[in-house]
Amino acid sequence: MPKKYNHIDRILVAVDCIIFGFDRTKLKLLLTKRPFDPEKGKWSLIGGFVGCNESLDDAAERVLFTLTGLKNIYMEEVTTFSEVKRDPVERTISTAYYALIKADNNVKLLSDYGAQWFAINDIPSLIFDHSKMVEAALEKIRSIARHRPIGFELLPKKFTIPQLRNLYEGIYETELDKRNFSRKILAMNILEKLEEKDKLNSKKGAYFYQFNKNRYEELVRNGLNFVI
Amino acid sequence: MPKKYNHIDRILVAVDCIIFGFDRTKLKLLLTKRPFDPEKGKWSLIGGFVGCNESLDDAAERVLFTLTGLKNIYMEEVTTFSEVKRDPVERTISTAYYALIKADNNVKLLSDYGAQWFAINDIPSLIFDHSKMVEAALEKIRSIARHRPIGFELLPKKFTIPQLRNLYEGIYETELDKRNFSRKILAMNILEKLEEKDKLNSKKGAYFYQFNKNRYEELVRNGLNFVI
DNA sequence: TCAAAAGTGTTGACCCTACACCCATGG
DNA sequence: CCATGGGTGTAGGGTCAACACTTTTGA
Repeated sequence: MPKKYNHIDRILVAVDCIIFGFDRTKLKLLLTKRPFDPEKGKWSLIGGFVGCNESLDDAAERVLFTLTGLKNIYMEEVTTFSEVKRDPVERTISTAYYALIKADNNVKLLSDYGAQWFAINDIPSLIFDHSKMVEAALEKIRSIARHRPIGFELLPKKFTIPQLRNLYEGIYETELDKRNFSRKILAMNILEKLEEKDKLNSKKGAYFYQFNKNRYEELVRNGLNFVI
Repeated sequence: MPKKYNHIDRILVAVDCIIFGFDRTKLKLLLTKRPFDPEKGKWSLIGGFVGCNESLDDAAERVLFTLTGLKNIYMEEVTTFSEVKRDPVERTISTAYYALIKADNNVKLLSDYGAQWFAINDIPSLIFDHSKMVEAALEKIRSIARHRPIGFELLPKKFTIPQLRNLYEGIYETELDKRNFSRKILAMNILEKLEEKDKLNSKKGAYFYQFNKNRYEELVRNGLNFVI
């Protein structure tokens, strides 16, 4: 496309990814060591610049893929950070995206970029305004997880009710009554009970369930209000 | 600041403002006629490019001020639109902001920029992806207005309960039971009843109230959950 | 005196919370 | 046989929705 808007500033545009994962009982965050100056070696979100021929969504997916090798991951925009001096090198605006990745995908992450998982209540100090981004992303998923079934994105396809409860307890850093929780979630009729049991976490074993997305969408059309 | 990130695309960055106002019973939107080609004369949100020395918030406030002459207006980011071809002239990303302005400020708007108010259920077709922006902004204020007292931003300082109810009815395009509504809002203890009555809209007259923001914030700290 | 909007209370249904015991199994 | 986590039911309180009549007053 030819340039036609004249005498107007053009600006560096970036995305940064807040990558959440869930490990048994804790919500975790994937951080990397910044590979170049300034602040080389400091903990940082993974990010990248947006090219002329990609949207922000495209760029976020590309950045996530570069670190994790994963595609088709649940990602959503959080907000854009645009303070003039947020990046000391050059004026850059950056849009934060959060990503939810399943525990059973975590395979070969830790090798590259010095990436490491941190529990959300134990996050080191981060470069630039990345701590603010993490705060904003946490606030966003906490707000959204109450009203939309995004929690399932953080679990393997087959999960147990206690696992799901642990997840929500991890997200909200609180405890939930197990009877009330399972009644509530099962009453929505969006989980399918499987024959199989998970015998890893208990001797009795807990039944596996899976999320029925089509069912959920149909129920939403009929006025279902997902609330945890 | 010196440029130090090399070989990276720099991009035009803009903001567009979705300006909401409330007129008796309807939620309205302020649109302008685009003053230059392409699409000159078509209905459009008011927008502007972001300069090197201002944040997106700064730019949005500047743009709003240019059209309305108003400052210190309630504005919030909606989301960023970044499809590669969304602006046919040159690749531009644009962050949408919504603004809530009080009816009694509307004075000298209509003179400039061919600006005109439209009821939200009667919006003409807009240039580029501006209709999507309006949709996203509406969704956002509907979602937020349930949990945060932003409605007051759209009303004069002194307002009556029936006016407030009309506002929420306008936002959600629905009808609300007046007994349940006033019980609910008054129970929160965030409104102060004034001596004065509004005699314009009825013969009996309705008492004016005003929003006590300090009170609200104190109650929130003590766990108040604002819900309409 | 009448039209038009303001204001006010009660009841039943439902939902949410709190709470404790038995079950199945591996070791 | 025992320790561990999984699974289930009920009762009481609170909240929400539905509903209709009286009041005020300007014209």
